[in-house]
Amino acid sequence: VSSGSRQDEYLTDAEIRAWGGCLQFTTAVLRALDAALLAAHRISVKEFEVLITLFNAPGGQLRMTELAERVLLTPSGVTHLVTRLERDRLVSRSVDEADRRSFFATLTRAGHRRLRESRPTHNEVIRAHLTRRLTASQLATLGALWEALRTGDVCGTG
Amino acid sequence: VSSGSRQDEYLTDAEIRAWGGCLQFTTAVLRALDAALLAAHRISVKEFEVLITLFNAPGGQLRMTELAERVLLTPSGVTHLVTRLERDRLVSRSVDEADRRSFFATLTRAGHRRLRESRPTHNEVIRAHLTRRLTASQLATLGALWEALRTGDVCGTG
DNA sequence: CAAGATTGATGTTTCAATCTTT
DNA sequence: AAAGATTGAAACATCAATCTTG
Repeated sequence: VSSGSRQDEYLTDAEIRAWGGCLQFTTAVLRALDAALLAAHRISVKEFEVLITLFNAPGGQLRMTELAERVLLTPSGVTHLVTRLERDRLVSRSVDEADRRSFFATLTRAGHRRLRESRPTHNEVIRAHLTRRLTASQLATLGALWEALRTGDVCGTG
Repeated sequence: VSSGSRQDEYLTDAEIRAWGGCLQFTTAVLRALDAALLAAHRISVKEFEVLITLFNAPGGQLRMTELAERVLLTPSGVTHLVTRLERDRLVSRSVDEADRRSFFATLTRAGHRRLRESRPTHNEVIRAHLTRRLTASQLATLGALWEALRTGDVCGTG
């Protein structure tokens, strides 16, 4: 039971800096996004993410499961969220006639409008927290690191 | 009202890669941490964060406000969380006699034990998701980027 | 029975209002 | 009045169980 090595017990300083920084930064940005979007456009980050994800999807619509994966929610989480968005008339549901088990979430005209209005607010927060604090090269490096983490590649810092 | 420039409307690809990757990675790791800690030690990530934060504090204790800042919760959020941890006997509360408005959260003996038990699980998830997927140099670069973001410095990619 | 989605209950976090101490 | 902390209510996400279609 007590076969703990020093490596099990303690993360290295490098690991702490990498993960701790990630957690702090992400949380701070999410809070700022939420506050800004809520104050200016009565919309949460998650709601914004749904709108923009649908906007970027072909035809402005996506199956619930697909949507859930892209906005990082569980199936039931996305059901509840879409229900709220439907209540606010920003999104509508419709059956997929090809496979009646599936439902599409579709961006309404009001949803398009709300997205257009809130997008500058969203982008400004990202720029204030990320873009303006890094050089173009650093920004690219950060993006490359996420790519490396996704694929599990081990390579230069390009 | 409609003075939106292209820059306001759309993030660049580099910005999307940097922020989107950050959000996805952080969410995935938090989910994995929560699942692993809950399954093996009946403790959530947030609870783990409180325990380790107290452990790293001088005397194993911290004022509620300080704790809230470090574990990224609002004051009331930390109050509720500490209440739960106190119910589970992992943490205890005590007044700061020097300033009776303040309360200390202190790691109990059981809290120390639970932390010791769960720490390897936590570290293993971090290593699986982060350390093993990057070179030492990439890991250091990532840490340096968070540091640059904190300070607002603009400099080389270190 | 499996896949897609939903439902209701549970647990957690936040906000606004409040209480106590300085 | 301000700082530290708490309270209760509301918002949100998750889980397990369920419903429907394939």
